[in-house]
Amino acid sequence: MTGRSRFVSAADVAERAGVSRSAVSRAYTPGAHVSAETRRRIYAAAEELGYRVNRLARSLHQPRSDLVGVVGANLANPYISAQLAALSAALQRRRLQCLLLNTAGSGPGAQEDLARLLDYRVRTVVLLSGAAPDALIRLCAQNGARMVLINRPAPPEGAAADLILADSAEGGRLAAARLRAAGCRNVAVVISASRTSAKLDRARAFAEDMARHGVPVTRWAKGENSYQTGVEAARALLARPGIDGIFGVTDEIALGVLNTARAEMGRRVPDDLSVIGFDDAPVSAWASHGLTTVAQSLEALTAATLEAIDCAPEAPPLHLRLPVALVERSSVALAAHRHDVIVP
Amino acid sequence: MTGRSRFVSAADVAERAGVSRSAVSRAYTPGAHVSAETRRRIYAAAEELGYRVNRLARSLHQPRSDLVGVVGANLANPYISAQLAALSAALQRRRLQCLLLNTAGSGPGAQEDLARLLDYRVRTVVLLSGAAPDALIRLCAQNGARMVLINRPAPPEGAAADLILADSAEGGRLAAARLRAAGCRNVAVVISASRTSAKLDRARAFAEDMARHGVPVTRWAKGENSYQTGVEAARALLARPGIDGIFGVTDEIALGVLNTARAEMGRRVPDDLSVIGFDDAPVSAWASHGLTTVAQSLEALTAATLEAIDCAPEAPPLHLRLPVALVERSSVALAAHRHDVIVP
DNA sequence: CTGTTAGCGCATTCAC
DNA sequence: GTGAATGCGCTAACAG
Repeated sequence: MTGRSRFVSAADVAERAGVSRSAVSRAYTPGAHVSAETRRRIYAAAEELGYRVNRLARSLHQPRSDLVGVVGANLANPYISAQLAALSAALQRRRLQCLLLNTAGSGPGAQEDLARLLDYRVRTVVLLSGAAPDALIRLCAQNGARMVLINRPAPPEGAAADLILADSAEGGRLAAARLRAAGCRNVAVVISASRTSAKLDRARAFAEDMARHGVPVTRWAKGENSYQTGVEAARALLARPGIDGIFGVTDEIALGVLNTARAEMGRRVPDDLSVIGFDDAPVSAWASHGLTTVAQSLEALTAATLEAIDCAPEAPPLHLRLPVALVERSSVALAAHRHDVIVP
Repeated sequence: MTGRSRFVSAADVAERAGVSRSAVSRAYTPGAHVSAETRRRIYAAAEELGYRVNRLARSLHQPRSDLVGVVGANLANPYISAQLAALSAALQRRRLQCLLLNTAGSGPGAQEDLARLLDYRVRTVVLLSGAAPDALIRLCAQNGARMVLINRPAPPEGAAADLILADSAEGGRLAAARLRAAGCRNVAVVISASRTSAKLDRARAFAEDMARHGVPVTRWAKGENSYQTGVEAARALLARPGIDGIFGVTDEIALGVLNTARAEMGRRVPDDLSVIGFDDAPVSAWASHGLTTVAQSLEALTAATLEAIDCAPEAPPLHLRLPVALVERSSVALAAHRHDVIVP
């Protein structure tokens, strides 16, 4: 069709419509002036040829692109996938494009893969999983891209990145208080092995709060952030009697615990064991689970992310702390009755 | 830093390293020859400045880009998210970038949003949800991009698109046979309202096979492809006794049915009611569900998609039919005993 | 092996 | 309002 290239270009359209290339360019530039007749002929020619403005070429002129890099690892995780669904839909509404990077597929070269996002001149890099090495944050700054960290640990120091954090400490305390109210006297917290991120904060706040009230806490920290980790934790922790409450730092983990406790370890939940999670993933509300959990609002998270994305490149970093709330369902005992404890 | 632009360019690096721009370009081009010393100085300068090759500009020269457009609507759906996770990881391994489009966020302008993917000169458009209007398929062809349809209806005719289909008919028959083996004599199939896609084929094959064996089938086709649709179907279908087997054309739907049957409608599954799904989403294997289902292999699906992506633009369209297999779990009764039926 | 030149597709001056 | 010329950042074909 075009002769010289696979793609149809503005020159092709110009020739077809009998106008100059500049006219074509103007016809697709919002602020430009073209006569109605010229525009009509250009659009007609474009339609026939299947012409589309090449945004790759266009972006060479613009100070920043419409590309937003989104980085995740556990894309099949119920909460992460809900996050991604909400974020990508919101980006779509703003006419921003989402360049998705799944670091689970990148092996040891993850750092390099992350950097490669910048090759596409993304205006922002949003991190849903993993950590942000300061080298990468510096790279972003040098290339005029903002970096948004969602429930990630704060960067080393001085490194400028937007921070969006659900209130992990408050969430950990809420979970602890709720289990105590249920009369639990010997609890466990299940974390994955990941040493980064908000998950540690949730666990720490939980443990501290329990310690302050004299309740012993067993820590289980192996595996990745997955359902399977919850399964294995439950098998180990419930092998013998004792534990009467478990906090999974993630709904997915907590659901692994919950299901294994019931199906394999012969526990009645919440009668013998109370289980509580963190996230409020859609699946936690299903009748098969009824997981009591600490909710972080997806809407608030998405709105905050968009706010960060809208920031000018040189604007000072944003630090947003999002509130959390306890969602009561049926995986935690209603009140203390098995131990004759007075709820504070 | 650079003076003229936000981004650091090859010219900046060249100046800093005391070489020409071409040398910089060559240092980053796989097949090119640069002396070790020159390369070292260039890399050093690039490191200091935070230089990265601008792939947007680079792609102006290349016949096709490294961008693959991936289109989905229900990104939070358990199976779709698993699909996306597998696909994006695989793309990552191939050094291909994933441009994600969530059509759920685009409202009525979905068609235009889809077309906008081509503005980025994606080499391939992969459709996970929704339909492919022939106008769009034509547009792809005109722009040298292939279109890959996964479990989508075949395009009108002559329109060239790669088709990757799990064997819906076989799956529907497997589900029917399994329910009959369980002794079901009055069954229902739950479809969403979507008139497109493989879901209809699954339901049709199921219904035909049942009809052939004289088993009446109730059709329930409202709502979208979601858990909630399964919930509402179960409420309606199980309001009075009669139905003893339900086929959900999607695991998510089937799980809505399963959970509602148990928790709200007082049915014991599989004793009073057998439930079977389609997909084999990870969550279906959880102990809380134990959903018997028709599995389409994620690995096979991903491999097939990559095969299509690897095709040259002018290669003839691919038509791949992927086998399905029944995965036995605990949501379907073991054998016919309630009705004294001989299993064929 | 290196630097110079041209051109990718586009937006944006500048004349007319 | 329109067309010709320039430059965005890069690669490739050219000469040295």
